[in-house]
Amino acid sequence: MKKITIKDIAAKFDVSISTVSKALNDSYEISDKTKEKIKKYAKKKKYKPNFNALSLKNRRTKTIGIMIPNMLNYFFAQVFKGVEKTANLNGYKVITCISNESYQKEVETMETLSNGSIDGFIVSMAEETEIKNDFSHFTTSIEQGTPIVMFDRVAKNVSCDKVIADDFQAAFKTVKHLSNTGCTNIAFVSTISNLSVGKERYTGYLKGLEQAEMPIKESLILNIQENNYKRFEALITPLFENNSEIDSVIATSEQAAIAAMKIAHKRGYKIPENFSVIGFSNGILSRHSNPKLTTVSQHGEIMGETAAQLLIDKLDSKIENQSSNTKVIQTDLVERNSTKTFLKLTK
Amino acid sequence: MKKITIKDIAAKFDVSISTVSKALNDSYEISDKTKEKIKKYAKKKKYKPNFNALSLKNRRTKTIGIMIPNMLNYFFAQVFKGVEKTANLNGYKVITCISNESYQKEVETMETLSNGSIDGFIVSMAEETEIKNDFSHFTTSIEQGTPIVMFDRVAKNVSCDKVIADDFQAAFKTVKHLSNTGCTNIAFVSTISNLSVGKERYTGYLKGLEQAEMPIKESLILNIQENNYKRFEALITPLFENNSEIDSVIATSEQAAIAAMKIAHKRGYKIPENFSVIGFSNGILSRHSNPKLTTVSQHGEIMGETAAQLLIDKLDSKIENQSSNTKVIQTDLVERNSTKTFLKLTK
DNA sequence: TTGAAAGCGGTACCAG
DNA sequence: CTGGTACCGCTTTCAA
Repeated sequence: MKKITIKDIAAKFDVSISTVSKALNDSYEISDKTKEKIKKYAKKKKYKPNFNALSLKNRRTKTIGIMIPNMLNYFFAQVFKGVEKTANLNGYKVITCISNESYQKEVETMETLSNGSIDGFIVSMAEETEIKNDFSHFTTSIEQGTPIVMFDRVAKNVSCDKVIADDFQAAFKTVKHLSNTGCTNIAFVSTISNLSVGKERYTGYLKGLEQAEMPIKESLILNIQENNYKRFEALITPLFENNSEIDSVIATSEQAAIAAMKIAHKRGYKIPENFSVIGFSNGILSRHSNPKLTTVSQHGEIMGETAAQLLIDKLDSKIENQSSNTKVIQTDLVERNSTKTFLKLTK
Repeated sequence: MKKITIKDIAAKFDVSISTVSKALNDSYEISDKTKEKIKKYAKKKKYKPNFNALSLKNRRTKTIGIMIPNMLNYFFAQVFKGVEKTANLNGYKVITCISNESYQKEVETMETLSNGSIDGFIVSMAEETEIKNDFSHFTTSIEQGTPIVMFDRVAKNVSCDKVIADDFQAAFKTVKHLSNTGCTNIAFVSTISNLSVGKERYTGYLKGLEQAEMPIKESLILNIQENNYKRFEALITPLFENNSEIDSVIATSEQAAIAAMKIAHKRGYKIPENFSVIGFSNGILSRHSNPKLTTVSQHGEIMGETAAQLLIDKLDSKIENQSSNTKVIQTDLVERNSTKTFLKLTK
């Protein structure tokens, strides 16, 4: 049973293709009798209007392209889930591309897809792109009429819709929580110091120290440039060796946080009794580590849903909407067992 | 700078569209001079042939649809990575859909995409589909001329290309390894007893016991029907309570394996000194658990690459190829710290 | 109530 | 070497 076209149906009933088209679209121009028999037959034969013909005609594909740095990263997988869900609810398909943190792959992929394959993009920049600071592929796309929504790793100077977490605020709150629970020597370990989100978190940390009236100690701040998680323990260990007073760590990734926990454990600290750890990105590791890790949840799935909705609203609205929205998704501190609980005094 | 069409170029140089088309495709029929100026202009204006027009004309989209149960599952994310990579290398795009283990979503999505959106499918069945045992959406797709490659969770009776792991053999080998390292009371915890891969692993386990001349003890076999990992510890605990002699666990998922480790730990066992654990699916948890988990690697990325290659080969070959291939990807036991090492005697 | 024809953006055959 | 035209599958306007 091969796929059937409108032409086949027309031949079957010896009518014109326009009659069939109208009948299937329930046009008032066609008699009920004709409509009925045509629809019935179409259903029986599982007729579906050809996607490419429709897209060509309508000049829109009802498809969005999503470009993310790495699908093995739980946060991005969550965002993807949100995007896919919202897209589907709105009748959109999703073409997925992984940049693998490569600028070139990102550029090439966007060019390939900018041939009418998709109506708009959802993008989180590759690390390389952010470092290279070259965003012309984004602006070009927008100029050519293909809208973009950026999330998480966004480019400040590109004028488009954006969805971000309140990274500054989140980091600020982690310091506050640690300070509230009695920590006084809070280390900050960043694996993403060259990304803007990393910088936001760093300044949030500094602001938190200030607020808590704690001095900034350079020796408590560590930027890891490597991506190999196997090296994390080795790289973080000096933080402990050089700071006998260290009593807590805020890490920008789960993996780094867990490495810190292991080191603390080895060095005889008790978590959370006399050592606390908070990680960013509420992923799968945090829920299974021992003790379970207190984390900052960025609500990846909601970010994805929001980004998709933003894009679809723009695509579906007839009016040319030039305004650029930035939505900030609130983060939450998910308290587990790597931090002490802070009992707020109820009035 | 809006997108440009062949027509615009033709107007610019006052030639016909066929001339432009031929020039851009480097036809021998066109003079070098004309070719050059047209190509140059096209490049300058970033001309790209419209995707939908091409697809309509060629009756192929160079797009494959991948349908997986859950992107938050590390194994599936790995497979996806392999598919995306291989697809791109071969000039294919990937439309990604998540079934969320739902039969209905799987069916609906496949129907939606079977309108010329994609040239072929790569599928791992939803759990519901496997239980329901209704595969008509797959066979229909194949009959209609849209080929399918299934991976991991495949349907035996659907005749199509398949990529699977040697689950039976893998489970068999885990028992052997545990037996070699001195374990004598090996428990088997399955979270997927109603999936065919789960059954394969179970029979592999039984065969392993037989080979090692160990009795099958019902009390050492546990099937977990829930998906909520938070309940795993509670559900697995009886295994320990009812078997004072238990000295090792083989679990069909990382999460279950880690739950087992935690229980063993709580009950005073030393891993791996007097208790061993092996998990299936070499994911991110195994590498960060404490101790690190010995696992069976299914090489998800390779499975993805293989599946994509199989599909693309079929799509790109002109000849109608009806044969069905099944590729078995060898698994590996990745020894980490939750099992003792077995020193093979070197002759 | 139905049908013819143009057009979406290309390719390719055939004519000149 | 260049141009006209049919066609891919569908929608839509206009005419009958």
